[in-house]
Amino acid sequence: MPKVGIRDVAKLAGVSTGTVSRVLNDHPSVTGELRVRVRGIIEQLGYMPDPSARSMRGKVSRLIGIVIPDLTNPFFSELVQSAEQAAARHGYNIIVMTSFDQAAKETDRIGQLTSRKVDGIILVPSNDFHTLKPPKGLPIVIVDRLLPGYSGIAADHRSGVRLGVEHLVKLGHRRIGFISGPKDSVPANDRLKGYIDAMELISEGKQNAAPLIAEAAFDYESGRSAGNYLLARARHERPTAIFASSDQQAIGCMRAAHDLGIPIPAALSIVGFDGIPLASMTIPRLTTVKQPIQDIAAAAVAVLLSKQGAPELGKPLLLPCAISEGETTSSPQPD
Amino acid sequence: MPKVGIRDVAKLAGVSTGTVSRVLNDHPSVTGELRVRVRGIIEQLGYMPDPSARSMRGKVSRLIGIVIPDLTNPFFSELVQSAEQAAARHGYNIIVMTSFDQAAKETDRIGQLTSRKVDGIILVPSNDFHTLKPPKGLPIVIVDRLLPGYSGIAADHRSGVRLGVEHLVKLGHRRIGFISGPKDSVPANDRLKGYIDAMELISEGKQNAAPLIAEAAFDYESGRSAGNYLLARARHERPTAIFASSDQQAIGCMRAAHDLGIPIPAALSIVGFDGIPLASMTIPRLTTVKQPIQDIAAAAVAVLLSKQGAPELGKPLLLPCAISEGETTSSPQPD
DNA sequence: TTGTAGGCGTTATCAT
DNA sequence: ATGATAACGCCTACAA
Repeated sequence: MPKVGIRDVAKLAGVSTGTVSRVLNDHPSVTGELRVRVRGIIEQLGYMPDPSARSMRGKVSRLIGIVIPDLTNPFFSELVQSAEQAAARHGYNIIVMTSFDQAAKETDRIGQLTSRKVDGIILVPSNDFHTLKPPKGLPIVIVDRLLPGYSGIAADHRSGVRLGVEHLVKLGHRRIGFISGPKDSVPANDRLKGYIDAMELISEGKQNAAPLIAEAAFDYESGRSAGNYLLARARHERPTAIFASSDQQAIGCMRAAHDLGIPIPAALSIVGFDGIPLASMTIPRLTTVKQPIQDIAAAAVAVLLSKQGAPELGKPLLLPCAISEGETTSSPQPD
Repeated sequence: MPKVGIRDVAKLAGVSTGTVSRVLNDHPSVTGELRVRVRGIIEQLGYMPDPSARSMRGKVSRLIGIVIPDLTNPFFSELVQSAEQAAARHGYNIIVMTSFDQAAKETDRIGQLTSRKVDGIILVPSNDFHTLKPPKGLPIVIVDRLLPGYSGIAADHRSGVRLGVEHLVKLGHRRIGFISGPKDSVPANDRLKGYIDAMELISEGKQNAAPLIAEAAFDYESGRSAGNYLLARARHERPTAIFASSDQQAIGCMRAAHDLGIPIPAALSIVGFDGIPLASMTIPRLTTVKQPIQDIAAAAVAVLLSKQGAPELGKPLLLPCAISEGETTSSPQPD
């Protein structure tokens, strides 16, 4: 069974290969009737254009490259999965590559993708120090870890956190603790700003709302010790609610509270950030601020395919987070 | 800056494009000195062969497709990541696709990969009922969820579980409970067999070793109720150790024990299965049987690139699991 | 609107 | 051992 090519379609349809090609590419100048007939033949023969030949002749490969630091990170794997879906909707496929947070690998990967003639690259830059050398003429969009000088798309961490803290405020909380991320991390600082924003809003209302901040890494264990720190004080000074900068921190903090005999949410409300799958598996289920990963991925793909204008250089596209209500939040007990 | 092609290299080196091509492909019939010189020019010009042109002319695309049910499953994302690394070592790249456990999507994805001229496909079949239509002439290797009639590679669940149970036996445990997976799952049954294997070994030693089995889904919550079921009996009848068929079950079971006031590992040892990252984040860290994901991925890639013979049809390649010792196991307390 | 033909960058075949 | 050249499958001027 010799592979069916564009010529076979043309022959069977009694037209030229050019016409078939034009039908394939939705070129406007093909008669309606003819177009339908050719489509029929294509279907009937099960013809599929050869992507290699296409990308050699034309400019497009219908391939998008995505380079991330670590696929085992749930955030990134969901990002890749969402990108794959979004790309598939446009007839594109995805090549994934992992940089393991090494700038050298990252550069190499980008080179490979360039020579593969991908139509665009979605990049989550490594944390390594590096100067990103932009492949000329190849659209690239930076995601999550924004870089100055590039089109960027990310969650709006700052207002996301504000959203979460305000949720606690609405429930009646005033002494709200905050577990921050590492202070050299850009997203961590954005999240901190969101907390401060929200707390300032309360203080203007003349309520007692001194910030109560513990700095920590994003992981579980750090969240646990930060939680211990925030909760190790007399009951009427202790926060009635804690906002954690990551779900892992939040879960660690739940553990700390549990070990201290503080019931959740009766005596302590907790809100996390990220919306990882694990958040809905804790007992009780964690209330968290969910990052719009699917939206981020879809926007990135849309930008690359020019379905959507790229964000301006200095002004990244920030997508809104949303609260996912679990069972770790309630109104505070009276003092 | 017009892109540098094979012709530019040839011109500068004063040879024909044919010769350059032969150098690129390590064709034996090129003089040593010439080969070196051409290599130099290639380096100097930063020439990179165009993969599209290559795959159009030749038979290979240096592309491998991988189709999995769900990338947010940690097992699969690690699998993909490992495959990417293994492929990169051979100069190959990976196209990922998600089937969402739908046979129709799976078929479609395989079709796309075929027309992309990938050199091989790694497939974790969907659980949907389906007849896999093998793309003729395109190497395909089934991973994890073995399918009759195809070359398959997976972890050796059965002896992996036996390993874990025997570990408990060596510590002195005899009343060892088992949380099984869903009974219509092939891997679940393999794991159950491993448990029975190990328990039969003990009974021959004339010890009390009646099997103590709870059936459950693979998830956290199911593990918790299965744990409750196994532990809801008088102390001298209660198992001193429990082997869970998944880490998620194991973690659920830890929770159940904790809620019942049974200290781990003092009064109860627990062993999980899978080796997901979360396993090392629990308190205490979970002892688990780790699947050799990297080995599986590497073997799959090697088979596709014919670096390694494909496993025979009826006889899948089973790779050994290994114990990852955490802090949830110890010798049992005297009754 | 449709057909014709050249060429994309590479590899393989056939000469030399 | 090396050089010249056709062919891979498709798209797109250009011609009709």
